Amino acid sequence: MNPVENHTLDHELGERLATSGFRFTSQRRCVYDVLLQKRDHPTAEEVFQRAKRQMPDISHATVYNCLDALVACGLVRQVQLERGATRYCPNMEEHCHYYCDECGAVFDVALPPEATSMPGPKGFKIDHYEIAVHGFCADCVKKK
Amino acid sequence: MNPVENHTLDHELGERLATSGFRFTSQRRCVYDVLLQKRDHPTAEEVFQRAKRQMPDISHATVYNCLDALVACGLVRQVQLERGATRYCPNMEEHCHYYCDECGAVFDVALPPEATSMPGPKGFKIDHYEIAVHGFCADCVKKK
DNA sequence: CCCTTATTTAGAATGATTCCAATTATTGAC
DNA sequence: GTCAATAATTGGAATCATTCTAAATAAGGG
Repeated sequence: MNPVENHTLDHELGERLATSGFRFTSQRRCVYDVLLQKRDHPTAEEVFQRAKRQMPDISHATVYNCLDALVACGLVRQVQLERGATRYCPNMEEHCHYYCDECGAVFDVALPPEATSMPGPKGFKIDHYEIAVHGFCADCVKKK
Repeated sequence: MNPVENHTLDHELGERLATSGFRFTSQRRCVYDVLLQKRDHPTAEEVFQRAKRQMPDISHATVYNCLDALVACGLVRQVQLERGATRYCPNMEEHCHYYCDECGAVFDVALPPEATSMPGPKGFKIDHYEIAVHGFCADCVKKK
């Protein structure tokens, strides 16, 4: 990533954080960078491990704090796919997750707009959809 | 519930367990009963508390074992709505969960068949869908 | 009724997340 | 730029959720 892009990203990240009442910190930039660099839906622990490579003193609690801030300001989504650790996803476009119950692989698939148009409980104010499709990926189907 | 219904349910539960290679036990019946009695998407801990009222010696590990067996034989669904404890749902019809991020209430809503018809990754074998709609329930909208 | 083997049990162990109190860093006002 | 106010970070302890373990018990087929 070149310096100009970097600077632009920092600026946008700062704005997003600020409008939700959060401060811009180097840790939050680092955590957001980690998520953008490898979009494989890492757990908080995995984010922590990767962030430590760039920022050796970052702590566990800070990673959770940063992830929560990024979720709260709409830059990152929390993804719950199985019992156990939550995963994080910086793709904010409408999409669903195909999840391989065998190997744990996750595939983002764009959502057709009509997929999210069911009538809900009366008065319910929708914030967002979380659509997970469970099954077996092509590789794991072959192996059986 | 009258004895005849009870007996029928036991029989069906036994068959379902057997066809997946599980044995019928009083603990599994108890856990399944608990889920059927109050369909509020309890966590494993809540199931444990309720099951203990009917079966004081049932253990934590057994509740997890029973829930896993019921999920494996297709009588119960696991539902992941937020960071933290997994919830359990005995409604096996195609439906999605409207989840109030404020108060934690969960509403089952039947799915129109066209909602689950998106093209997925090549070769992916779909097992089932988990659709969660996050937002605020009518009550919580009013309170603000 | 006996045998085999799955299941249950209590408690320890692990994993994921949150809490805490002290320190540090960011931001806005001057 | 300096200062004060306060949000964020830190490391570690604490808590919550789940899994593991080894011994005791119970199902189900023959």
